[in-house]
Amino acid sequence: MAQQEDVFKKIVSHAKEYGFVFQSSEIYDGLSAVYDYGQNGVELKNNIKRYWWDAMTLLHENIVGIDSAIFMHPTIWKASGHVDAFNDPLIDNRDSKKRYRADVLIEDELAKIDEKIEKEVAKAAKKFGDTFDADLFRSTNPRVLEHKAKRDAIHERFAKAMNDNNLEELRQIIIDCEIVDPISGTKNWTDVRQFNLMFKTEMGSTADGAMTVYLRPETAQGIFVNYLNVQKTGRMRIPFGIAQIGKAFRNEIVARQFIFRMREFEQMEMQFFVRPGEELKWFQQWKETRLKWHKALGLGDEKYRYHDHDKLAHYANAATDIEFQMPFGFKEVEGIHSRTNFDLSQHEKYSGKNIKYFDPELNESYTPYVIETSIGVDRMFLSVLCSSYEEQPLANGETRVVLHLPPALAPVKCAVMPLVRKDGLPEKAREIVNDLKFDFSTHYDEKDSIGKRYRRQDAIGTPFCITVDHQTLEDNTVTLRERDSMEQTRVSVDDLHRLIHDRVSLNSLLRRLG
RNA sequence: GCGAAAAUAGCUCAGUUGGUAGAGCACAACCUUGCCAAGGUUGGGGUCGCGGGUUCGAGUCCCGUUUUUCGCUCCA
Repeated sequence: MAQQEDVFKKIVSHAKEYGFVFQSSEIYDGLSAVYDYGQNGVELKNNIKRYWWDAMTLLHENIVGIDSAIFMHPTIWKASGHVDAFNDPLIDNRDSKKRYRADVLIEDELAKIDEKIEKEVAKAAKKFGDTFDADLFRSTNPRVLEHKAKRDAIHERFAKAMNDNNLEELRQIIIDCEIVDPISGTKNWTDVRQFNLMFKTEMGSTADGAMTVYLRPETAQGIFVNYLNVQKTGRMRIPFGIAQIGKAFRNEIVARQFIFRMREFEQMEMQFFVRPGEELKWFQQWKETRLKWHKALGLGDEKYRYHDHDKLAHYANAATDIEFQMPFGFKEVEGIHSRTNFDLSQHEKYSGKNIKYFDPELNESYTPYVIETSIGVDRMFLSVLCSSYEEQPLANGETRVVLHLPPALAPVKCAVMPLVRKDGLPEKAREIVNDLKFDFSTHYDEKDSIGKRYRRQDAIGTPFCITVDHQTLEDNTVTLRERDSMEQTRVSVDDLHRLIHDRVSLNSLLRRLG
């Protein structure tokens, strides 16, 4: 494990050194858990997005894309449950270093008092036998009444504090109730703090007319609120899907592990609308389809596994993650959720609009069920980077650092280099670049020895290097060097386009998906 | 957010009890160079993360702060 983390450190350094990922605002000491993509990173990321987008929209005639705004009506987040679920009052115990939800601690305490009351009742029932009147006992027994009074008093304070969002009062209740940490057994509590996981800003330039809006914590809702627009204008019939790629924002309490968990991140989501009752069949199908998409990249089938959820979110009736083996363990890259009709029903309720789908085959209206596939672009990027990175020992005793990126995803497809910088070789190499550049991202490099130039391309994962030598001037052939095997073949300049295209095009990848 | 550790050139790091900021690689120019990180000459690049303090003097000691890593914690 320690060795694995060592490798991860090297990958992070490599990502910076070769222009893949930089920390945000680095010259101002950086901004926590925010990263920028560099000149090579943006190309790799764009290629990943293109692979996903084409796999969704080109290969499925019943899936179309949209691009919804990051700002949305704030009520959307009420309807989705994010306003409530993303606002927890938390408190830490200084001795055990554990964190708890303050409201849960108090609720547990209330439950404990209820238990005490029930114990009294049970004890009395045993004592008095058949003649025992539980209700009478509850309303008259002094010990029970004492418990009840205490319980009601706490409950009243608690309800008021929650309603007023009074964090000091919540802490005071915890202290007054003498609630102890179940692990350390102490009452050494910090202040109660509110953790708001949604970023807020204001829309409207005058203070009094401003409306609080949120930066979306997920892209899915932009699809749900538009599903009927797309269905009607695109004449879509269920089952159909809507795909979207876009930024989402979460004010994570702890954001770590490089680009694995960031505060600003990018999602690729597809919401698939199906008939009620057919959702689990489609869930199963998308589970398989999505894994196939991952495996087609050739990063290694053994690096993937499903992780089925036992504990489901409030909206889901089935959920699984596709996990990828990162240097720091198997981690979620994609989530596939059967979201039922929860979101659409909520939007119907909160908006007051009828957003039911009319099914012409069944001749009836219903709220569709939804299967969601949601993949983190940045996590996908990280999984590709980590599994491609290799420090490869060579026959001559040296080591080369090479990124075995899937050729279709590589930021640079080929590099053209004159063997020496004289005798007209640079000019000939430029000619070749000027032909290839219209179809492939092509580098030209004449600096340093040829070996060093190969290494530079290996480090950013360029699949092909084309070397121009004196023979090129005579018979118009070059050497084509392949990244992974380092093998060179002599080919005609006229064949370059075809040879490279066969290996680096997205098309070749998509065809594996059928 | 708590605890621990770290931060010196683009990268990897050295820097002695506190006494003039260094190396290798990388980068730029020129020369040399026929296929896997070759050699030579020259050059650019650092207020040692940031802000205070102690001191005649701080990269080094103290305090605060920011960022990163690890462990907890959280994770729709």
